Amino acid sequence: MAKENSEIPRFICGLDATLHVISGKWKPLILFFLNKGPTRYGELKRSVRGVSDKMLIQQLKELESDGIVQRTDYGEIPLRVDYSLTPFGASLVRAMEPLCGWGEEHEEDIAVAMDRRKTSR
Amino acid sequence: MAKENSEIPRFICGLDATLHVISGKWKPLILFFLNKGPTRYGELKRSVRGVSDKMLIQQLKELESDGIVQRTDYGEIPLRVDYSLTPFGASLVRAMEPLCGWGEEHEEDIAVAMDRRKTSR
DNA sequence: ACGGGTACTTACCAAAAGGTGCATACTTGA
DNA sequence: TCAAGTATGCACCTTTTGGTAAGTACCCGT
Repeated sequence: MAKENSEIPRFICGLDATLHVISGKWKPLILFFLNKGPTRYGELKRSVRGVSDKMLIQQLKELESDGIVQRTDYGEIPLRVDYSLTPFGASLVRAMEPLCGWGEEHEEDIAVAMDRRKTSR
Repeated sequence: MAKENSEIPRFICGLDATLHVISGKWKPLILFFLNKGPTRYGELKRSVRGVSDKMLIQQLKELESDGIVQRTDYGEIPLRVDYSLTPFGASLVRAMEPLCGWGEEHEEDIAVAMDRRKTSR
């Protein structure tokens, strides 16, 4: 339903709205790797270096709930579950692509900046 | 200096590198508003709804340290300080633009998804 | 009977991030 | 003398986010 006149907008801007979807230490990386195609849980965990089971599962659940990611359970033993992007999720990942490019292009500068942060503390 | 052969890469991918620069609840929004041109501190605080002085200053300092933002002190009383994007920062904000567009386009879906999250807790 | 594998759960804890409240510096005007 | 304005500092606190460790379900092979 449309917002009432006096209602505070729930997002500051479009960027704010997007950030609500992708906020979480691991979500952008999860999406980045899922962009390569449907992925087993274990394979995804190996790709997203450093993530714990607890957080991987939690953030996958949120992404699934948000309609960004789709979970496919093959009903086998041992368990085999694939995660993949929905079309909605794929559109989000396309919007994230320039960030990947920017990071690749400036990786050295960013590394230097991160070192500076450590030094100044 | 170049990474040694056995060194773990410090970023998982280009996206990871970028995220290190813009991580922080308020940074993306700070950058978004600075994209409109040099901005007084107080004006920036009013634009970024909800931020505290402590965090605004802290995240501006990090962005300045990272070479993303430039601080200009006019040496006047009352204090007048402008913050603006460096060329490096402007290139980052250009890479973020699709996220703004995506969020604007899907704002209703995102609002629904945020409500779903609340409900399921 | 037990261990293997995969995917996932849960209670508790730790760390990080963010916020509050009060303070500061400085000049000017009342 | 005090309050005003802007921008910023800081100690302490709260909240959020993330991690650890141990556990679960299920079938199969040893």
